[in-house]
Amino acid sequence: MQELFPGTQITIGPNIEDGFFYDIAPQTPLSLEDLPKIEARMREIVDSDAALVREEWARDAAIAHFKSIGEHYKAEIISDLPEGEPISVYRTGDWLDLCRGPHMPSTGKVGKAFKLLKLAGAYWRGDHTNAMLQRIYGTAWRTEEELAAYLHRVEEAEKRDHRRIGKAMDLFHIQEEGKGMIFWHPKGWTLYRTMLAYMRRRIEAVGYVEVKTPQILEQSFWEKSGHWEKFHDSMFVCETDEGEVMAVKPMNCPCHVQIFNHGQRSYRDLPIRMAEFEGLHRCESSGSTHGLLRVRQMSQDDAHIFCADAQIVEESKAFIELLNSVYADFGVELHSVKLALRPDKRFGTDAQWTIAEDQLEEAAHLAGIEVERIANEGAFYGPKLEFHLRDAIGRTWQCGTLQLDYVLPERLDASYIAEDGQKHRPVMLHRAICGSMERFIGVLIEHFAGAFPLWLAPVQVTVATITSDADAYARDVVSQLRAAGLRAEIDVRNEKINYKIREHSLAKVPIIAVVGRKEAEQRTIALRRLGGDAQSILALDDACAVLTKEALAPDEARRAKPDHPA
RNA sequence: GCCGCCAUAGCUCAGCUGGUAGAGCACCUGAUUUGUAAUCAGGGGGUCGGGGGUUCGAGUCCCUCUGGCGGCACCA
Repeated sequence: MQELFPGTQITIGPNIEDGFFYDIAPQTPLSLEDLPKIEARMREIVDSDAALVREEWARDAAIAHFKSIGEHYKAEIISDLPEGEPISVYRTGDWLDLCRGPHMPSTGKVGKAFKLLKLAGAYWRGDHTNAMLQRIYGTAWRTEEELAAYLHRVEEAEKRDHRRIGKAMDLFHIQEEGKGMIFWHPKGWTLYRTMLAYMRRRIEAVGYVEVKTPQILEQSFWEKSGHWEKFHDSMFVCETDEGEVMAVKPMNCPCHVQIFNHGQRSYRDLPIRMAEFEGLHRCESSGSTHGLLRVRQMSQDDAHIFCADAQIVEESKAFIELLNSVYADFGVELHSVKLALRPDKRFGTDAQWTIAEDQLEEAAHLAGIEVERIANEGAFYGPKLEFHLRDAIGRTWQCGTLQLDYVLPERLDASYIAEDGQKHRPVMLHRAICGSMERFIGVLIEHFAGAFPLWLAPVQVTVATITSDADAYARDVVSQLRAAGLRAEIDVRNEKINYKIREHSLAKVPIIAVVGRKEAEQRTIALRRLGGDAQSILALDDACAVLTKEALAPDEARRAKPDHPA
């Protein structure tokens, strides 16, 4: 780098999953065209098989050396190394690099199965108040074959991108005037509604109640809740002609406290599990929106559990079990669970935070879940358990969440009358399983690559005719399938059956029902399932019964079995 | 918000060093009535993301705005 682009400072360059990156500070910004030049020079260095020699330097000498050659970032790293830490410097020819090591004995050992992939910006030490460096991402493998296989994997994963599939399957779109705002098309909205219906059944079955609260409330309301102070940047604010300043709700929690506070609550009422699926708006920064996975307008499968201290662990455990069951029904696998600890910007006392963090961890343990503690990531009102899922290219996204909150009930003066006849504060558990429905659907689209299981598929059956002689019968078939509760469509276009099969297969319709003269005469249909080329011929009535049963959501299927109550 | 890249027909994309837009699919029309992953022929369709500039001339060069992509920061 420093030979090709004199004056470039180098900073850190760790290995990451499937490769590495290097953060550098060039004199003039690099562009994509520079990567091949760098790669070519890398290959020369590998060919030269130069020795990499470890040396230990004294702290002052190392700092002085790197400062003298203009490597201020390296000097800063050394200054911040703890006292007593050995300072290792690797020598390659007359080039010196600060690195903890270990290194291979010589550059030839690296091999040539590597590729520089992309340029990105990255703040020095991850702090946006620092200078922005340029980050070069690359991948490296033992053999050319492994490299090719990796590149192929990435290419395949990109085909599962929910934005690409969403367009191809006509599920949704986003347009310039509504950055981060989803226009759900009929098929996408069908999927959405199907998932909402499922979530409603699951929570109603375990004692939740559902409410609906206002979208826009006055500034004073958000001041009371604390959102105006801690969350103002992310709220959409508007003003009426009469001068009232209003903000669109970014969360339901303060609204739910209003319902809780309406009238007097008894300990006998607790826990109250209050759910809401209304839309939320968050003014996310311009660089952060991302298809369905990070939006500015969404709905959450949101609920707040108001309970007494003694109920926290039990409620938390029950929630985690529900979440596991829901994820299993959707066929997705948890990537990781994180316990996000107190952030700098927070309300509440340290004592409250400590109790809250410990309780969440205990509940996770009881539910048999390993958590990874991450500092400084909690919500301003409480710590949270974050349930992360992976997208097609391996990025992880927080979907489910469980947050323990002592702060909001206090700020908004929520109380109940306990056994002792005194007012007590309830605790709030903020919880969501899908998180944002938009995000969860995005993850699901990538997970299934658009080929949804029957119960989720926006179109479950397409009835395709072979000749126009079968049109009338095909209409009967569709009516009957629809009457049986199936999402069926008809294709009577003047096209060959091959054409129709191909098109509906590419559209990921799980079942194609082919009808020709024979079927019309015998009142049968020939079913062809996505991914197979076998067909089964069934009487129309039988087919309706079979498919209806097959299309049950997992929870409905469990309930339908007499010996297995849901 | 920051760094790099990108924006051409409904979709996917081509258009070399500036000479005034092209393919496939889709759509429409006609023919074909078809048995399990693309029937044939014809036709319509683009102020080349917006604005400004350089030039005799800009899809192509420059500036700027908007949006997208990959990261970083942020993420209740």
